[in-house]
Amino acid sequence: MTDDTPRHRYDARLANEIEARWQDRWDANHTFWAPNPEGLLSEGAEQIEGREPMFVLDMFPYPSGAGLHVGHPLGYIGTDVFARYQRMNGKNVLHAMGYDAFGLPAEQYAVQTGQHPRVTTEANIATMRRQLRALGLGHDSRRGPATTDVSYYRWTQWIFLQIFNSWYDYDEDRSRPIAELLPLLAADPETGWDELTEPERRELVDSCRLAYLTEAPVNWCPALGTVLANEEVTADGRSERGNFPVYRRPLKQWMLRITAYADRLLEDLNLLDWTESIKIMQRNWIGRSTGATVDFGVDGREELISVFTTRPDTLFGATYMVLAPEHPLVDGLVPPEWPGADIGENLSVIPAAWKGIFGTDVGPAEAVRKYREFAAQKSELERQAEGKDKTGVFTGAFAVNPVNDARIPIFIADYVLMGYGTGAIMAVPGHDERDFEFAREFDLPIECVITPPDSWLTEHECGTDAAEWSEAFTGDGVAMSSANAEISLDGLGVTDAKATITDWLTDQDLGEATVNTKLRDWLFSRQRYWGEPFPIVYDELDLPVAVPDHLLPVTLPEIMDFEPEISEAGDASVPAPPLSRAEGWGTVELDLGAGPKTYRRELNTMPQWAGSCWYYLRYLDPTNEDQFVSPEAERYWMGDGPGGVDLYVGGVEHAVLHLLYARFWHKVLFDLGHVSTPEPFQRLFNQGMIQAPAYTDDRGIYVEASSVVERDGQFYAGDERVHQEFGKIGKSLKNMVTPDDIFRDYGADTLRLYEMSTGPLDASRPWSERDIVGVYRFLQRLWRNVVDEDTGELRISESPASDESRRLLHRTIQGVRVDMPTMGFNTVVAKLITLNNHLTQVAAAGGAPREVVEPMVLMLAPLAPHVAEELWSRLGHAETLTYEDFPVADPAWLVDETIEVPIQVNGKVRGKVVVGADADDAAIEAAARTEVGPLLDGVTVRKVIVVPGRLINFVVG
RNA sequence: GCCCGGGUGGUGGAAUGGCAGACACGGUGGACUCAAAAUCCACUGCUCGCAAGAGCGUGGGGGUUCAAAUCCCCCCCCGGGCACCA
Repeated sequence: MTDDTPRHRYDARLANEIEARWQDRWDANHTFWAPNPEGLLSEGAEQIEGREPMFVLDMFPYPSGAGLHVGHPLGYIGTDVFARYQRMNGKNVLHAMGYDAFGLPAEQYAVQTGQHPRVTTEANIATMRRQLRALGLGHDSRRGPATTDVSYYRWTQWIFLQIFNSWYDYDEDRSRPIAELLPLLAADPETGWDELTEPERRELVDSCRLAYLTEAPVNWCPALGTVLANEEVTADGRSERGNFPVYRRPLKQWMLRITAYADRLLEDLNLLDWTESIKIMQRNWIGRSTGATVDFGVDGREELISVFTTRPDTLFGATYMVLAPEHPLVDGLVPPEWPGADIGENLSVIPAAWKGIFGTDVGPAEAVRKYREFAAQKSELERQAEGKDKTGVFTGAFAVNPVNDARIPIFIADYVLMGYGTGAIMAVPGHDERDFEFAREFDLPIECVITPPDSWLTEHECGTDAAEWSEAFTGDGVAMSSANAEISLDGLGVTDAKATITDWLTDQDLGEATVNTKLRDWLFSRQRYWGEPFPIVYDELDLPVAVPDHLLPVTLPEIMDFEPEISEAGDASVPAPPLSRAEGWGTVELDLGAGPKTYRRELNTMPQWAGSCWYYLRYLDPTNEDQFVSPEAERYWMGDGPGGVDLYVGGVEHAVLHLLYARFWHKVLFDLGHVSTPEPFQRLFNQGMIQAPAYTDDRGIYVEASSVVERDGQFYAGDERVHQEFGKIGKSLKNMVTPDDIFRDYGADTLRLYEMSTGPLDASRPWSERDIVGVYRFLQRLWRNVVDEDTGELRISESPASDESRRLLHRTIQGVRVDMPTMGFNTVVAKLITLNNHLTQVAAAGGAPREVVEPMVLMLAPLAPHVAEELWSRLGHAETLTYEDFPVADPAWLVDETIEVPIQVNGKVRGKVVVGADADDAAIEAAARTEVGPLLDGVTVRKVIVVPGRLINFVVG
């Protein structure tokens, strides 16, 4: 900056001055306080008379140590523009920002820096608050709790207790208070209630709760010292956070019964205004499939083995059965010796391969034991690496197919998972790829019971003898070879055959129609320090007891040694949670109705997702000490549609984690009457990611991006040539760009405008600092059109605008009003620049007319609020423009007097003609013929197509 | 392997059946200036051409239509999700 820069030029210095001033003024005047209609936070409620409530929400951030980078605010700016636009359209807009401050990210940062998580968390929140304030986001500052606030997590604990004290009534398809279950259990003859001891009764009740303790194989991450939910483990068996290996091991843990809600979580997606891709991801995660369970007998024994299949129509083609290695019935099945012959038409001796891969001289019990050991020791990663190679071992036992009494061998194999269905399958190798591969590996018979279409048979050069097939036929076809004395499927299509056989199985009491989901219950405990303590204690029977509401919160004890207990990969010892080290905290004397007794506290903590499951509800009534949210505030803001939040913006990475968990909690709260809508988020919008250039040297090591210079299209760090790529902004790629740098060089309004202008909000885009000057110049030109750079005086014209200016203005208003609600902010910016470019011409010729300047400033306000406020103020308005009416287009100025019509010949543009806007088809054709006359000479015009107002096309032959 | 999303100038992108490339960056030329910066003006998809103009052009190939970036079929490439879920 040199001395001769005009004093009143809109540069970074002036922008910063304006921005700080308006941010202070907004704070002082409570400009963005959104009043509740009554109760707490209802100050100013008289002003919202006649204004509709609108709730605009961002996925709240983790307060990370590094502060914000320029990628973070993309969505926050988007919601702010939307919210400000809605305020100018008369809505009472609630927009606020809290902090998701418990959990692994905050804790890992604390562990790394050796500071207490509360210290680092509070410092990080302070940094982020400062950065967000500097962006000029119009948040209601009273409504931004951190999940770590005791006054907040008190209610997280309260909601957990609501879940704990509920059960799912499958008849009514909703959750109900556990108190309503007791009389039902007592009256149910099957429970044998009268004979049960008190502890037995409690265990029965506990097993029905939505939050329950169970010992099950869980995802154990030794490097993080904690268990993880299925959703937190990546496909290759690693922790989503930190990318550490995860192992399966049995541990007693808290689970939440999200599976009870599977159907409603699936069904209610249809009510929501979400992108189809997110809905599909949730549907896939829930993984609902319909089919049947079928009970198979075991040869020579009493017990039945249930299998789940989605293809009951292929039941006649089952040639063997497979149980998961962990299946509880396996031990009872295994005979002392391998069976003799009689194991199938073609087999008189058991093939060696059936006895497993550990030698043929062992008995079945030993072969099974070795295989189970082999399967259990495989990590998730190894299972992935082995892909589809099928392994397994024969148990020595045979099942009996209920439809044809076929005696089929029972295997165990790790391609059957204990956690899905019944943990057992009937194998139909003719019509299932996996079963086909296994059958080929173990020389098991393959039969065709669904006739493939001729095209398939031709393509595979085979007939209906499945023994000669090269792969299973899994498509639709007509059933064959599927009949017994009572029932025949032959000739039926797949759908009919499924229905027929399912009905028959049901009648015979051999099976029933069944629905299965991939979704598992939510593993809800963590062996970590930085989370909400469970409001649970254990009594002398070691059974869980809820801490009563009036004793909440159960505060997290301040301890110095908060690090998780990291263990070796193979270590099977039960990890001691950090809270076990809190002196004097683990046991507590309470009077829970039976007199003072000593109780042992639950030492695990809740996962990070707990706090983020309901924060949007706390925004509505953040200071309420008696309720998590008052019913009045909840009804006012969440409304009575299917979902409450009018617009929810966040990253796609939460598609199945946060969004599924939050929907689940919301539905529980809905069932219990605490919220009024079945869904939390009506409209969901996923913003894209900003990627910044990163540079690697020849060894592939990242070099600090800020040190790289470009010369002749090549990139250099010092003298060394480096390679450019684009990736996620952050420390790991050494390409950090902070908003503070951009504020300093251009101002917050320029950053806002830049991020909104570079593409559609849902698209990822590269960060390109070079391009920022485009929108910076736009603001400078607009400023110059209104304010004299040398004197600071207004230089606008008070004369009426020209017709041309008016037409452009109203077309712009019209276009902006179309783009704003759909978050098309990039085209809004383009339209405003176009209008301003016009104003620049007009200004040079005698001043930009106030008539155009004022609406221009109002339209800019949602995007660049500080400079808009400043200009609005200089134009003579005393009040903030936050609640000014957004300009409305006058239809009279949307029609032109004349229009230019392109003339096509055979679809190619050959000329243009200007006609009156009201010209009819004949007039346009006449004018067009005159214009392109020579081109039509000597050819036959076969057809003339006139699209009114758009174009004319001559079809010649 | 299955399921989504995407592929348009040197760059970010606009146009969702009707003038491809709005707007911006970058580039070229000019004005202003002692000079530079800033600002303002003009040009800027590719090829041929002095020009007028012509041809080509939205990943590739085919189709529907008076007219296709846009709709349909096949293929290629990039990004994301799921992955032995019976």
